[in-house]
Amino acid sequence: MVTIRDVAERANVSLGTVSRVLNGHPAVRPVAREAVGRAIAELGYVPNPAAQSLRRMKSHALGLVIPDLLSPMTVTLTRAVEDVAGRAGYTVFVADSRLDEGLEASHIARLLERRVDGLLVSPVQPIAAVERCVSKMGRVPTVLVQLRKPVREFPTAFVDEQPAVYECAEHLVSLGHRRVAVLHSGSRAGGGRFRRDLIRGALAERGITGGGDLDRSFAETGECYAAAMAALNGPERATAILVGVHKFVPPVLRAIRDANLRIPDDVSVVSFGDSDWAESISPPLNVVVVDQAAHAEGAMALLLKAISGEPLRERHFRSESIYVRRGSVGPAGGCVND
Amino acid sequence: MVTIRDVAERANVSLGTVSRVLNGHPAVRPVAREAVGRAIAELGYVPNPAAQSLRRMKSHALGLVIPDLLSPMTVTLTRAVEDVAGRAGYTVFVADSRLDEGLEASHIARLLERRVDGLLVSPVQPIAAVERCVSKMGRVPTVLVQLRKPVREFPTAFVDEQPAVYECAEHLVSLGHRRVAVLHSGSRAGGGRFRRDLIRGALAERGITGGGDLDRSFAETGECYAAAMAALNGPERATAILVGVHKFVPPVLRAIRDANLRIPDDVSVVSFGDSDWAESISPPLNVVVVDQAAHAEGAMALLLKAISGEPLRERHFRSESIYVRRGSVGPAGGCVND
DNA sequence: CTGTTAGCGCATTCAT
DNA sequence: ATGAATGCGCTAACAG
Repeated sequence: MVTIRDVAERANVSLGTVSRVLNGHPAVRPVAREAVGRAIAELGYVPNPAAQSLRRMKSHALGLVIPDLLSPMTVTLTRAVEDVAGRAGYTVFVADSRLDEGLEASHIARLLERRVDGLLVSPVQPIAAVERCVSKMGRVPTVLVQLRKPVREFPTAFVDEQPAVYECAEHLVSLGHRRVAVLHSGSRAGGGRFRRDLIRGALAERGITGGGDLDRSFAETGECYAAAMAALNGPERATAILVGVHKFVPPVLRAIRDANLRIPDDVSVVSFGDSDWAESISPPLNVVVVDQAAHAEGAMALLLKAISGEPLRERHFRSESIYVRRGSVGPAGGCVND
Repeated sequence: MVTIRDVAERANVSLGTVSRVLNGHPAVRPVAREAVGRAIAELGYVPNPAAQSLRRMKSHALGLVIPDLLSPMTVTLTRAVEDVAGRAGYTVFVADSRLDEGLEASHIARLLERRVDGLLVSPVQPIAAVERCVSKMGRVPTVLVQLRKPVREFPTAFVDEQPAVYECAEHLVSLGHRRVAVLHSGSRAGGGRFRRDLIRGALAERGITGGGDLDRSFAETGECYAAAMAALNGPERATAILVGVHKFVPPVLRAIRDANLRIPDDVSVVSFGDSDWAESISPPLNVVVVDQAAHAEGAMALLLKAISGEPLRERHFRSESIYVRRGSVGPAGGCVND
């Protein structure tokens, strides 16, 4: 292993000088700087990050805790975070909680032990629980992402879905839909009850009462399939289904297929979140989406500022989602029960 | 920050003793061991990984370089790797090359600079290029994964697709398919030409010559759509399409839709790789898949052994893929050109 | 069995 | 502008 010391000898300078050029310290004679540069190149010297971390008391690593790597939106977010972090000289540990609160907690603990300089969490647990995890070892700078609204305890990047949801509700109502099912996540990730309430509110303002049997939460694929089936059967079946978590669209499609129904003739479908699949199947799905890259950049800006110790002028970063019309929403006419 | 020294004082033992209990050294009096344990708990001591790394000259981190996080198979692999690695006391840096050779190279370089103890690479670059990257800084233990066949330069985990491909070919031929299009990745990841040749071989043994216009490679969504369109048009259009990369199934579906064709009446489809979507759309897709978790475990076993310095008795780990029949393959009768 | 000691590679302070 | 010296937190070798 070639160390800073080897470089120093090769360049006929002291160890301190090498360190200085490495860290861009101005007070170094150009001649020396150049000699060091040459020595580094010739020896193929690479700084030892463990030694740097130990000395600087900084790991130059960040932690990103996301709810589910199988969600394409999450992947987009992850990539954007890595890009921004990389440009700022950080590497990032990605931890996938798989929608499991306990796993999320243990991931946060592990990242804290690894002494990450900052944490980005898209929480599955209640905020208070996240707070407890993060505080366990003296509160590292932390930003919560993918929330639906800002919270008091942390700086956050949140997505305001109200405009998109209102537009979507308007669209459905104008096409005659009266019985709209809302299938939402049982976990906090993906909006959960908050998102359901937002949708219900938008619908209610347009005279659609609902909820009750039509609203169902679920935690995994099988439950989601059952929930969709339930909404699709019975005397007063739904004419439209809003799926609150993109990865659970497939079981909903399966339920519709198994119920011998067709999109959008018999039932309309809107997904929260998007993917190539949603855009490519027949018919392509209407979706409510947010620009995850912009979201990630906003969050990273907050985090980097927090790490640098600057007080945050704006504690929260707001994005807005949009409603994209494709081919999965049609008139409610197909339903004979109306 | 509470250090080993604080623990030592609190437990009235020396620094060395604390270190010993921490590392499970046997020669420690039970009384001392217990006192140290108590002190650790009371102080909430957590070892500093940077200091450990520096001293041990081991980072206890692994690097996993994968071609595309948007592929569900890759995510499954990633999760399995993290599980096994975690149990062995390693954390893993996941780097997504996004099917880009240059990005893969720079990721490998970054991981090497981070001084990972081992590397798992699902290569997009030619093997020789990977070899060059990895050798740049004195060859860290490296295992190549998701290959189609073992290579000389590295220990590998590979997937033998021959049995599944032969079964699939048999299925298609028995249903009267004569014009089969093979859409494969232009990059090495996902099989590329190797997979195409395997398929062509299987088909040829059953008397189906082909290739030529019917075989097309692509690097991104738009190209794949065009390739599918081309196969679907013309006087002698394909009656079956094999899609070599799962994430590129959506554009193929779009092309089929845009060509006003139906699956499986007009055209049969088989995908390499699987997902909830493939299983849930109408009709559900036939697929060729491999158990990624088992694959990952095999690869990790090789890597951990290599890291420990043991000579590898078996340098390669073999998995076998299977052909899953669902609803996307039917008789070739729908094609009037036959 | 346990205390003491010597670095691991580097950034930084203090002289010069 | 630069060399020398110090110590970050920890492990391992050595001497008791």
